[in-house]
Amino acid sequence: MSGPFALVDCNNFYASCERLFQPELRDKPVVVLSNNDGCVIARSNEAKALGIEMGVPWHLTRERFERLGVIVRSSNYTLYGDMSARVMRVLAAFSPQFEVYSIDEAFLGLGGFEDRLEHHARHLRSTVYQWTGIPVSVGIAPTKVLAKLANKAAKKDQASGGVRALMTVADQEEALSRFQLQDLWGIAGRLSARLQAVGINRPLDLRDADPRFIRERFGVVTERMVYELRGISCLALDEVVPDRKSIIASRSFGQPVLKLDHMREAVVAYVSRAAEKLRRQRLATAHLVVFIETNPFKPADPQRHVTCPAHLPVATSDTGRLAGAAVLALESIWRDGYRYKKAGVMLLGLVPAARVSGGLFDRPDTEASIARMRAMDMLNRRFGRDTVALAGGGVRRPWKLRRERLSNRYTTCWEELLEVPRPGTDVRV
DNA sequence: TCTGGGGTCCTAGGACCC
DNA sequence: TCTGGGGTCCTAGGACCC
Repeated sequence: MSGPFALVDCNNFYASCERLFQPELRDKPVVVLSNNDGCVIARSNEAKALGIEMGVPWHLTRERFERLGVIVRSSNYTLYGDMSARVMRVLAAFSPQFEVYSIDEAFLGLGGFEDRLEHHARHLRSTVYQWTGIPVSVGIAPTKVLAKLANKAAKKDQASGGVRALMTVADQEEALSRFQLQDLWGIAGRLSARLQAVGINRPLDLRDADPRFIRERFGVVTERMVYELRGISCLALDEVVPDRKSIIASRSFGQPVLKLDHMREAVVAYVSRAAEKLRRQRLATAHLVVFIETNPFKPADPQRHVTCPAHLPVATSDTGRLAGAAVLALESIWRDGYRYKKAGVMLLGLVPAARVSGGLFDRPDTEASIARMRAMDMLNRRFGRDTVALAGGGVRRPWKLRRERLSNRYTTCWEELLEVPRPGTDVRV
């Protein structure tokens, strides 16, 4: 984990992609909306200058946007994925140490370029723009956390020309003093509130805090932040792309879903999308979770938020088999009388498909896990879903569940199930 | 009626990221 | 009427086994 590192970040990535093929959008305020045109997920500089916030719901701001002459686009993820791949190919040529961090960001290891860091970065920047049309900013520093901050500084400061290096302690302190805690990579609202409660109000306070104290109170992740801010690298470049651990397909509905039939169709569609991703990555699974949710923005409506796991006897990437299991799971948790606003399917326990086709389980715990799930299914069938079998094969009664789960989002679900027990339910196992 | 300690697995939830 | 979708890591705690 030797620095220095560069963080290359595409400017306003989705908005920049939209502009590429519609030059008339140049120099205009442009925003890109999420699925269902729900809320703003990207803004051009001109749109930012108009004070348009990230994440604002479009239906609340539509009139204002029209008044301001803001150009609005629905999102086109295929285009963004394609442009991302092009940018990454160019970046990879600028360093042998290279990590794709997100759709629009990459870390580069710049060991060996110490004598010409900024020059190299400016060359990179102009090359990416020339070959792809996407403007990028580059932050350079001895650690990843500082490189992220350097990147922010490059974007904020017009005079930087899109490149900022924080290689000296003096430069680091100058930059750190200009930002807030929440501007640091890995620190958001909750953590910064807790840090401020113990007197750590600014990035420099965190850098100078006692690492042991931080570890005790805030965990190992925040402790690493302290070292990273001091220029001691704790976060290595992840050059090997690790295997996926889960795959999600989910959507919010434009209109609430009231009927099981409609929900079934939606769930099958999600499984189909998720299974496609699964096959593309040559993976398979025997374990999935279905979830359905009501609209949390309408607290006056009855709320329900339920998940249900489903297990197959062998890992597969076959849409039909996965969909069959998912639909059974859905039916077991379905209740009429709610306005469901969101649903989805999560595939877990992913294993390499090749080994599955040979009839082998990749994970030694898979068989035991399936045996437990079978027992749980049996219990659920016999006693209704009020009885829940947990890891290790134990069985708990719902009153216990209820007592333990006050204060989290599943409370409602379980309490409702308790209030309206199914006929024949017997929880005295 | 009282009643151990250590290890492991699993689930759920919190917090964060883009 | 209308508020994204897709991920990761860490931790706490229950339950099992020996």
